[in-house]
Amino acid sequence: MAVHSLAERKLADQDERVERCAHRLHRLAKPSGLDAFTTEARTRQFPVRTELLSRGQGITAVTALQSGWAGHVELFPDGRRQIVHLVLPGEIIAYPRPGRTLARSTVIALSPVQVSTWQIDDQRELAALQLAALSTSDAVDVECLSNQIARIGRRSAYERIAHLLLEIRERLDLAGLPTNHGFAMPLTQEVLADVLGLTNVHVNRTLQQLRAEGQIDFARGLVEIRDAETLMRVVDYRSVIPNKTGS
Amino acid sequence: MAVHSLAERKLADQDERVERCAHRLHRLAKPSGLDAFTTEARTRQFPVRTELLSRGQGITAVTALQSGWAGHVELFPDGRRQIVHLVLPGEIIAYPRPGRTLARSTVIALSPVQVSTWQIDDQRELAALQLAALSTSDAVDVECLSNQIARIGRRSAYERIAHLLLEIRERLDLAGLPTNHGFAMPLTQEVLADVLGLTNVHVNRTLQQLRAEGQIDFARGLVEIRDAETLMRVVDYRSVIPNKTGS
DNA sequence: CGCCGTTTTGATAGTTATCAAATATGGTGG
DNA sequence: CCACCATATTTGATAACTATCAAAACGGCG
Repeated sequence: MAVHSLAERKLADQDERVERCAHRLHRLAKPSGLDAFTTEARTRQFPVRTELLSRGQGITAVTALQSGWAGHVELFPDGRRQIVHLVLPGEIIAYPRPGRTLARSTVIALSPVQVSTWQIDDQRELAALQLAALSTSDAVDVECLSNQIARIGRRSAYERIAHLLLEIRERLDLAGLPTNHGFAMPLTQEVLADVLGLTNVHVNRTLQQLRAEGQIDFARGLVEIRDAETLMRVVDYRSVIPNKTGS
Repeated sequence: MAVHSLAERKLADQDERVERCAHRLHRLAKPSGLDAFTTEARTRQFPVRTELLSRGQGITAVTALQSGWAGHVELFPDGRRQIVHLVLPGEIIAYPRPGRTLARSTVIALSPVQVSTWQIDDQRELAALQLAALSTSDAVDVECLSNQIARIGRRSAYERIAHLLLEIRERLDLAGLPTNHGFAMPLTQEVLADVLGLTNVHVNRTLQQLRAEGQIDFARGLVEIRDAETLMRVVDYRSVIPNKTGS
């Protein structure tokens, strides 16, 4: 129970911080001289498993994740599913692009979430915003997708998990959330499995191995990577941040 | 030998067609009112295995693949490699983006290639171009990456191969190359394996199975999908073309 | 004809999935 | 505060899939 409330506090802490630095969108917009961008945001809450965006649905607003975790998911007719891309607090879920206003994938809440939307009607403003904040978001996304492919395609279960945790850590960092003393990860092992292309059983066993080896500390939604530098070397992790080739 | 020259002819045919419809860049630019875009292209040839772009290298020009196949590749210290993204004739290899001028990944020629570059110095022209042609290219890329993740993450070797072939077929189609009676695919089974996250041996065996079942006809660099519609249903294939939710 | 890279085959090992059940956990209402 | 529920984690036994290693067959090319 003590441990549990720690995770809770950690999560709340994260939320607060994302809140505090206004929003990632603003953080990114500012250095690009987009201070003028002040459209009012609308923020709503959704419980876990809510479909935040449906494939084929029209996208009319810039949509970002204030708190909680979400994921772009691919569903197979036979029940298999692959979480193609995780969306972390402070990251963009989707935004309208010229010529592609329909959502290409379904996004679901992997934990209770808070979603903000900005209705931007002025096309010029949207274009400016895209060039500034959103294109960076795109870049990180593409980087994450590439990472994900190399991870699933050529890494062992052990490496996949370690590598993913390192990436999550870096992305939370990027959003301004502190990760030095562990971070909250509100994903079940089953969800983790759907991200990594493994089964929940195998994720469980591999996680145990990582724990046994002292690489990570993972329980009750709290993750701590013992020696990130070393682990990064072990699984050949490269930064996902644009214009950083990653050592 | 007769069969061989057929593949050769097929490839040549493809090249000619890409050439003929000017270039994909122009094809995409035109409907967007970018006819004015007439910067001179510089085209060069490279043998197979050439590194067309190196991670960390500066990107100064819009670079596209005129003919031949290339791939974004991720190399592991221990020799493993993953081809993250295939680049087909008529597709964009890379282009300079505001704030991200360094190549995030290495691109190599998977067959002899012809590469065109457009040096675009006017920032405004580049921005317009991006909004028009390049953003579509980006959209398809992201779609392909997502496809690739679901493919590698949750599909069997059999499904992966079939699914990839269907995607390649669609992308060649998109570039204006005819695929009704098969298409040339200048990839060795080993390269295919590095795309699909499998071993060359397993690719070989699975390919044999697909042939035995009459699903595909694959030999000497020529691929023919017998009944694409059916196969698409079997492996749950969805279009990678923007604003087409794919049934 | 002989060389070299690619495809194919065989035998075997290793990793990951599957299925089923037991245990633990957090939340809830009495 | 406890019993109970639903969900999540863990364990065990076994099967399936894919990798590994080595060698043979094939095909194009000089």
